[in-house]
Amino acid sequence: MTRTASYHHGDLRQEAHQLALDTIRDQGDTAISLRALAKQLGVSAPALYRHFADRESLLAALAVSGFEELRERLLAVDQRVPRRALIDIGLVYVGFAQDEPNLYRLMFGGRVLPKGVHPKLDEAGHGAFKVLENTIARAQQVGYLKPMPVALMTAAAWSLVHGLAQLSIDGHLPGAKAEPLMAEGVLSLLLDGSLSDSESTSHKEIEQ
Amino acid sequence: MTRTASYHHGDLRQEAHQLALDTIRDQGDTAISLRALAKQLGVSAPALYRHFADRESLLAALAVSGFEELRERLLAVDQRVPRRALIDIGLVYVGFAQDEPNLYRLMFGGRVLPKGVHPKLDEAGHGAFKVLENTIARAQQVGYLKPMPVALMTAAAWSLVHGLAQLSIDGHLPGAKAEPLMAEGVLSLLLDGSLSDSESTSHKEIEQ
DNA sequence: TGATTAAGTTAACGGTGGTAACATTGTTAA
DNA sequence: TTAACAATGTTACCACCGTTAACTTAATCA
Repeated sequence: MTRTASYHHGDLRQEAHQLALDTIRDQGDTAISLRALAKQLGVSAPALYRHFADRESLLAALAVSGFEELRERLLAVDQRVPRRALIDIGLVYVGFAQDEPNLYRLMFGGRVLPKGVHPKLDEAGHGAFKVLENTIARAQQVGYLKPMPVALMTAAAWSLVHGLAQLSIDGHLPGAKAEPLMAEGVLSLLLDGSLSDSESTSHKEIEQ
Repeated sequence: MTRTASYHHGDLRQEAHQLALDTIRDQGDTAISLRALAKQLGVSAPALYRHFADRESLLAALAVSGFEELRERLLAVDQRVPRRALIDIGLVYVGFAQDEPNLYRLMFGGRVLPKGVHPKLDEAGHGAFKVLENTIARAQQVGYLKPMPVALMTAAAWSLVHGLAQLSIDGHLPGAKAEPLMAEGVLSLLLDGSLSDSESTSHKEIEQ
């Protein structure tokens, strides 16, 4: 902490990480330049290369931070009542994206994560994903959800919240004001279905 | 077509657009540089600025092309049977993303479309969206879907297919081989719901 | 203490988006 | 027909970027 204004910086890696995180938060990833970061940190640009292989690795590290925070938020959801747990975890997910749109875009923009390039990133992403999956598995175990492959329901749930998140932060959902309500309604649809009563009465899976 | 090798190029705007489209298709938007494009077109870089205000405007024009093709594909879906129309339009949507992952990412990466910057882009996006909305409205009119705000169901459907598309092209859906089946199953869940029979028998919307 | 290593430095390369000032061509009106 | 004008090219340049190479300083450890 006590910057001695000497040759060695002391904690460059973490300070760069933090500054980059702040920058990305309110300006997006395109605004991040290693040279600019270095200047703000009072250090030469190549110094950063001692701590990050390249620009993309830095961005990947930031994305990891994002996934970690997302995971923590998801873990904080009350799991006692299956329906509320499922709805709430969706709302928390979308809420994270709305709170940190630029970070969220970095995490899922497909710009950093061709999967396999940065193992730590894959791991962090999987960690967040796992929380969602566990919630679903639990709901199914107590008989709240239909018997079906967990992977199927997880894919559906993740797709829905991810799509909702992305469309929301890009301003593509009309009711900007009523969005929390909208989100809850959308999530409910995945649980309750959207067919009219006359179509869904009893089990009419085979209709041909 | 007959390049006269003269000072004026003749059709630079369209040729640049096409070349950029091809480039983005198999290399992604980061691979697009105005200078490189100009070189390939046998023209100086600033010449392109006669036809595109800046790099972002070019990308926006490409995204417009993407939305137009997406719209055409969606329009080709058979609308006669509500359930199949709804499922198929979802499959076509996801199929487009899988066929053109880089173009899709450009269209929805949030990189070009802060909405309002490029009106033509907003318009093209809305055009594609409208097809989905119409399909849903029609299904509801014939009594296939629950009575509810069309905007709600549209948001749900769009979120679901968009999320599915994005997760699919980023390789986040496990069963890469069984993905068409997976997609159909996921889409069905939004229609039929995911609650177990004991939870969904009759109308138990109020459970407290 | 002296050698090794970690973590900085300056200098430089090639590439980028973008602007300014100028040149050429096609078009249009006197 | 030609003179003016607008459209569409050109070269020269700017500031910035990511990145590497070669060198310097400081900390660590045998």
